[in-house]
Amino acid sequence: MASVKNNYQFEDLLDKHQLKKTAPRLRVLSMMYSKNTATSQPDLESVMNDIDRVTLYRILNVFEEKGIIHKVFDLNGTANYAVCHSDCGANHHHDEHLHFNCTGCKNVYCLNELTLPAITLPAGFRAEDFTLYASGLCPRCDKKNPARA
Amino acid sequence: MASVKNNYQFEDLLDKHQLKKTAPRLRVLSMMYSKNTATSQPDLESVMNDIDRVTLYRILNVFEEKGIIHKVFDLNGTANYAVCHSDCGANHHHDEHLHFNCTGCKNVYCLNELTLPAITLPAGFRAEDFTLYASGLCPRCDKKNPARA
DNA sequence: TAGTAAATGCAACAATATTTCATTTGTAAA
DNA sequence: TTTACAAATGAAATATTGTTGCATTTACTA
Ligand SMILES: [Mn+2]
Ligand SMILES: [Mn+2]
Ligand SMILES: [Zn+2]
Ligand SMILES: [Zn+2]
Repeated sequence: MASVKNNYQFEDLLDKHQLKKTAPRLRVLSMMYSKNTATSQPDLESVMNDIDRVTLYRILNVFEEKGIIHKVFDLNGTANYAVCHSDCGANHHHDEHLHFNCTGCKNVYCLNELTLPAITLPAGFRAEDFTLYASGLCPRCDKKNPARA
Repeated sequence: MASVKNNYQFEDLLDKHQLKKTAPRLRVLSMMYSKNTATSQPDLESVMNDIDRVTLYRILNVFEEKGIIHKVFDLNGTANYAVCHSDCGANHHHDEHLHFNCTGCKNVYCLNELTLPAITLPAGFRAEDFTLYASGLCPRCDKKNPARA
């Protein structure tokens, strides 16, 4: 999980990226940094229902451009957003980690600690980025699963 | 690529899955089996523009349920559909291959020949399925790329 | 404390996907 | 071959997700 931050640190973060410190932006940062999973666009929209939908989209887009968060689609094609862990910057994302999609709680986990093994592509293909997806049960849901081995 | 098939083989395929042999279904099969890349929902819709949109969605859904095709989301979150290569059946997909998203031609390639290396998940996570995504340039687009190393 | 660029809010629109129901069609049985 | 029925399609309405244009407000600078 991204380390929990306080409001002053969020303001510094916005400063660092030359973004104005506004209430909607601080609330989005606060919500996303307080979780250890990605947040879906529908969830964001319902929690932030007093912020205009368009504003929310613009905040998410600018945060993604700046390298503060990254977007990941879950198994249903729904957009999810998560805090960037490492050295992501404007136009320089390095989010080559595993995204675990729990079929129980539907949460998307960014497993940053897991390094991807080297992949050899068929001749001719030149890859720039990799992302590994897995689906199954997260620790919490696996414990609750009655039919487990 | 899935082996090219003729119309009689498509009819047999529908028979095998207890699906009625209708013109829209045969056209979708014919289109998808003739390509070595996935087909996006917008592409399908524009090519099959005389088939009702809802019918198209229903055909794609039932083909996916039967294990004839699988759905994959590209970098933009757009749904793409590709023929299943191996032993997929109703409720039993085994499409654990690499999906290569070309940033040039935007095509999605199913690289079935590439076997995924074993992945060890953090303790507690129980994975059922894996999918690896890569983005970059496909052989065709890489050849056309002037700025290549 | 102004002045200004940035950010927000709102309305309209576009694209994707689902639900409901009437009509048509493929298939199996008579 | 004809009939009967379930399956499949078509059409309209609705829902969800995302974008564009423009007026208004706000945060920061000077
Ligand atoms: Mn992630
Ligand atoms: Mn595939
Ligand atoms: Zn879970
Ligand atoms: Zn290409």
